[in-house]
Amino acid sequence: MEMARSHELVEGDTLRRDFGWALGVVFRAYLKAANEATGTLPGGPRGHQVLEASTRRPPVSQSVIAQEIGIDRTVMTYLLDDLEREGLLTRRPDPADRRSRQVVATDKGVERLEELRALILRAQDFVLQELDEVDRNSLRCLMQRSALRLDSLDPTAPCNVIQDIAAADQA
Amino acid sequence: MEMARSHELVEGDTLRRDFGWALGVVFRAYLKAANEATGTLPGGPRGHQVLEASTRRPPVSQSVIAQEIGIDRTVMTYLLDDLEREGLLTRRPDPADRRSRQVVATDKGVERLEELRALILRAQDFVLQELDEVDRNSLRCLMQRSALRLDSLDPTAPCNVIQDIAAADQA
DNA sequence: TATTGTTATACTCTATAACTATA
DNA sequence: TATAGTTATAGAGTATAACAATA
Repeated sequence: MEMARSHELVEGDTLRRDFGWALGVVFRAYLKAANEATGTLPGGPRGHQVLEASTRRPPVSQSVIAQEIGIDRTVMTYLLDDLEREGLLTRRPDPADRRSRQVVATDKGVERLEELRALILRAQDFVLQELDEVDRNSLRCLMQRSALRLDSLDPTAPCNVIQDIAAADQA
Repeated sequence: MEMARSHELVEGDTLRRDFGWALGVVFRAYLKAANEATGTLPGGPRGHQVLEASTRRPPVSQSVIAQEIGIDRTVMTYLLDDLEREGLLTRRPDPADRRSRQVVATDKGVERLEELRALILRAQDFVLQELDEVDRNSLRCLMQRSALRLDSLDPTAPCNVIQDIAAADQA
């Protein structure tokens, strides 16, 4: 029989004061809950995000979606194959650039997405169960603002964590 | 030449309104920045979290740390081997239970941890660069409260995302 | 020459199972 | 019988490189 961990911090508990730790715990809990929520959907939570992206107007390309949800374009190929096989979306050539293919949800895909959203919201409530409605909205808003900023950065650029330290030491 | 993504949401941009999407973006950005910050440390950000845990008093066991940072105990073995080989921590038998081993940071490990913390804070600043100091503290606090709650739950239990829906539909 | 999407391959990471020693 | 830690193996997931079509 193991003792349950306390919700409270104890003196010297530096791990659980770390933001990176909290982020990891919340992220893994979301993955677990969202995996339950998405059930048999190809790609699970990742498939849900692709479906969300495939309803955007004007339509976006495979590589844009891949970059936005943080996967490689080679992985996107297989994921779209699976979702297309289920009839949830289609790939169609971009009239403006024939190398590119636009990802568009089918009617069936939109229907499935409606159902998924209700379940995904449940998963989010599970993750944020500690917070009341006001705090949940604050957290969602702050996370979204942070994410939108990060999403707009050059994905190939380094974060300059080391460089900043060196510069700060010189000053 | 590709157009940079806007920080602003557009009509129908349902993906970037999703909390799961924001969580993923922030988490991946943290991993990227923390990887830069931890440099040659075995295990990278994960190694940092083990070091944080290995300063706790009273000392904790390998399996407790593994559960807390979300990795398998079999992975923990290799990670501790690497950190111990660098002289950053030691494993010693728990006098109260000779099956268990306590993980304790060495003086060298504590020193290294001090340096790491400054760099890790830079990584966190990178991730939260969009927010001012007040909002950063709000976000950190809300995330920590959520994480402490989730950390106290039974890790083998399901999230009951589906069950809750069925119950709600009946009501 | 650079980019999109595809495919095949190689690699890394993770999960599973088996084993020892303790409880 | 159950648990902590270790080890070896298998599987899943990911990254790399090469290719065809297009810009």
